[in-house]
Amino acid sequence: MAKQRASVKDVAQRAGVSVGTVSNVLNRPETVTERTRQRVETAMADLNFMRNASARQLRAGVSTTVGAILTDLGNPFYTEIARGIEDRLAVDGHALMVCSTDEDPQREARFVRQFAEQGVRGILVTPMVSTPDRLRELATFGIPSVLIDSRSDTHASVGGDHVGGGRLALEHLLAQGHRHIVFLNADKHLQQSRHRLRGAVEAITAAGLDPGTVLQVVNLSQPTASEGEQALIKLLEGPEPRPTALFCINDIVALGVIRGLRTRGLRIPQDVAVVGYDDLYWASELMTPLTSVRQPMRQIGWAAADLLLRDPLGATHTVFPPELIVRKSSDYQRPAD
Amino acid sequence: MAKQRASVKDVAQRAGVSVGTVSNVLNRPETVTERTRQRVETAMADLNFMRNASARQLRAGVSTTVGAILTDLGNPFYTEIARGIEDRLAVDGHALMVCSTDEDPQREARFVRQFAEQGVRGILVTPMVSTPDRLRELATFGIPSVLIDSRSDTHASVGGDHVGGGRLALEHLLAQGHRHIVFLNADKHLQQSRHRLRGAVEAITAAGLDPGTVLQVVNLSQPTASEGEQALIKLLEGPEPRPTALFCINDIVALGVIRGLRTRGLRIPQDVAVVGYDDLYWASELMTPLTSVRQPMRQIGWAAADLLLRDPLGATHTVFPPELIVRKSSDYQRPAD
DNA sequence: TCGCAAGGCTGGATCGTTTCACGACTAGAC
DNA sequence: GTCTAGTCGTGAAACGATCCAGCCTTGCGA
Repeated sequence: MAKQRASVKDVAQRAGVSVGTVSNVLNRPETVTERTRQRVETAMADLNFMRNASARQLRAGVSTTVGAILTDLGNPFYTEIARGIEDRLAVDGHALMVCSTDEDPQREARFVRQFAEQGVRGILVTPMVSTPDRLRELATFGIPSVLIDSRSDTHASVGGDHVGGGRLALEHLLAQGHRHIVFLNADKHLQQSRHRLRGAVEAITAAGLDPGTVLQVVNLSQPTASEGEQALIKLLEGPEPRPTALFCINDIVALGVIRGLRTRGLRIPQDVAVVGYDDLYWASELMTPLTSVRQPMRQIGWAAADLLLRDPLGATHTVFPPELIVRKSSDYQRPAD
Repeated sequence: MAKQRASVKDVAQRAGVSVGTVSNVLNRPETVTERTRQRVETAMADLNFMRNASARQLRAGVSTTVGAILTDLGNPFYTEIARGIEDRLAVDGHALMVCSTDEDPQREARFVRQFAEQGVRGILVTPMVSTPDRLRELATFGIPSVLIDSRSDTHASVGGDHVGGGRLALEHLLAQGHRHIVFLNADKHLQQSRHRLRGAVEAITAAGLDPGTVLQVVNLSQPTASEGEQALIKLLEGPEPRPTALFCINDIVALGVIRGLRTRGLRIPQDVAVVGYDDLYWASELMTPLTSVRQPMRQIGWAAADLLLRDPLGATHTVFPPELIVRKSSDYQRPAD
C-alpha cells in the first residue's frame, strides 16, 4: 500500500538521463535540449513526481513558507490580516503557517522557535512588548521579520495610525458635546492601546479641555465582548457619575457594551454613545449601528507580506490612515450641561 | 553579519563528543550518561542551537506540520474551525499551514500539491465535490486527510448534521405559519447545500405539505452578504408573490438580506421572517436579532485535527448535532391565509 | 587474572535535492 | 583532418540530522 514517492533518481532512470539533468529541467530548463526536456517531463508525469520540499530546502537553503504569529486567529481583525497575507503570498506561491499567541509571551517564544527551526523565509507578527527582542536574534540568522499593527525602531512594520485613530474618535465625541468619556482600552502595554490613548488625549487638549477630567481609562484584561460588558457593569454600578460616551478598543468590545447597555435599558446614543474600532463588516447592521474607526486590515496584511518578501531589511514603516465611520451609536448632539 | 546557525556538528565539537551522541541527547536522552548529557546541553545553549527541521524531516521522514485547506479564511465560520484545529495541534506541538480556496478547484489542486511536497503529516479540508479524488492518491503516499463539514465514503470526516439543520429551520418556519419560503442556498453542488435542502424538504413533507409549492430555492454564486442582498432584490422585483420567509445558507447572507429588507421598508419578521445558519457571535446583536442554526465550529475543527493525528485511516464520521436558536427575526406567528 | 555482558559512545551511511567542475560531443573554420 | 568554441549532460559532493552496527570501557563473577 504505502507506495514510495518517486524521487529525482527514479525520474532520471525512467528518462534515461542523470539526476543532474532532471534537476536542470526543474530549475534551469533553458540549459536543456527540448528533446531531453520532453523526455524528462514525460517521465515526471508518468511517475507523478513531486519534489521533496525538505530535501530541496536543506540543500538550497531557500524556504518558501512564511510564518505569521497573530494574537488570535478567532478574532476577525486578525483574520482579515491573515487573509491579506495569504493573498500576497499566493502571488508567488509561498505557503503560510499561522498560530495564535493569545498574548502569551511563552507561547510566542515557542512559535518563534518553531518557525526558526522550520527555516521559514520570514516571520510576520502582531507583536507584544517583548517581541522585538525575540526577533532580533533571528535576524542575525537571516530570518527577517515584519511587525504588524505596531512599530519598533529595529524592525520594519506595517499598520494603522493609532494615534490618529484615537484622535478621530475623541474629536468626534467632543464635537457631539461629550465631556465625560470612558476609554475601554486593552492591555496598557500594547502599543496600539498607548497610541490610541495618546491620540485621545491630544484631541482633548487641542479642544482646550482637561484630559484628566474628560477621559477615564479602563484597561480590560482581554478585549472581548464579555469583558467589555463586565467593565460596563462595573462602571454603571460604581459611585461615579455615568459616562456619556464609551470609546472601545475594538468593535467586539463595543458589541458587549451595546448588549450591556441595552439589557439595562439605557438608550444609545442618547444616554450613552458608543464608538468602536476596526469597523468590522457587521458594524452597520447592529441593533444600534456602530460608529467605528476603520482600518484596512486586509491591505495591512497584504502590505506586510509584500514588505517581507521584497525588502525586509530596510526598517520601513508603512502607515495606513484611519477613517471614522459615524453611525447611529454616536449620532446625537448632546445638550450643553 | 549573516552568522551561520549552529548544527549538530558544531555542538558535538564544542561538547567534545560525536554527532551521534548529540543526536542521542536530542532523541533518546535515556541512553546517554547524565554527565555527557549536561555537557551537550550546555554546548547547545551556548551556541543557541536550533534543529534544522528540513534535515530532520528528510532523514526521519516524520513531519510535524499539518495543512488545512479552507474555503475562506476571511469567513468567521472557517476561522473558528481553524482556531479549533490550531488548538488541537498546539497540544502536541504541531504547526499549521493554511490556505483559502475560494471554492476554486484549481487553487485547491495547487495547495494539495504544495502540501504534499512539504510532506505534511496530514491534510484537513473543507471539500468541494472533486476534492476526495484529489486526496485519494495522497493517501497511497501515506498522507492522510480528514474532510471537514462534508462527508465521503472514502475519507474520514467531521462535521455538522446539515440534513438535521435544514429540517430544524424548516420545521420552525412551518410552525410559524409560513407557506411560501425561499431558501437562499449556496452552490448546489456543495454537499452542505444539498443536505440542508434535503432536510428542508423532509420537514415540509413530514408536515403533509408539498415542497414544490412551499419552497423555492435560489442558488447564490457566492455565499456573501452582497450576493444575498442582490438575490433578495431580484426576488422582490420578480413577478411572483413575495415570500414570507427566507432561509439563508449562512449568517453572512442573512446579514445582507436583513439589510436589503430594511432598506426597502419591509418589517422583519412580520413581513418577512429570516433564518440564518452558523449562529455567529454577532447574530444576537443585530438590528433584528437573527434566528440561526448553531454549529459548534471550534469543536468541529478540534475534532477533525484530533482525528487526523490519532486515527486518520479509519473512515470515521463524526457528526455534531445542530441547534436552532430562535430570535426575533423569525419570532412571529403568521395568521393563516 | 581472565572472560563476558552491557552500557556508552563513535563514525559513517543515508534521506532527496542542488550545484558545479568537468567530460563528451558537435559543428564550423582553417 | 585537426583545432576551437560551444553546448549538453554527467556524477559526485554537500546540506544537517538520524540511525545503526560495532568498538571501547567498565564491572562483575569465576
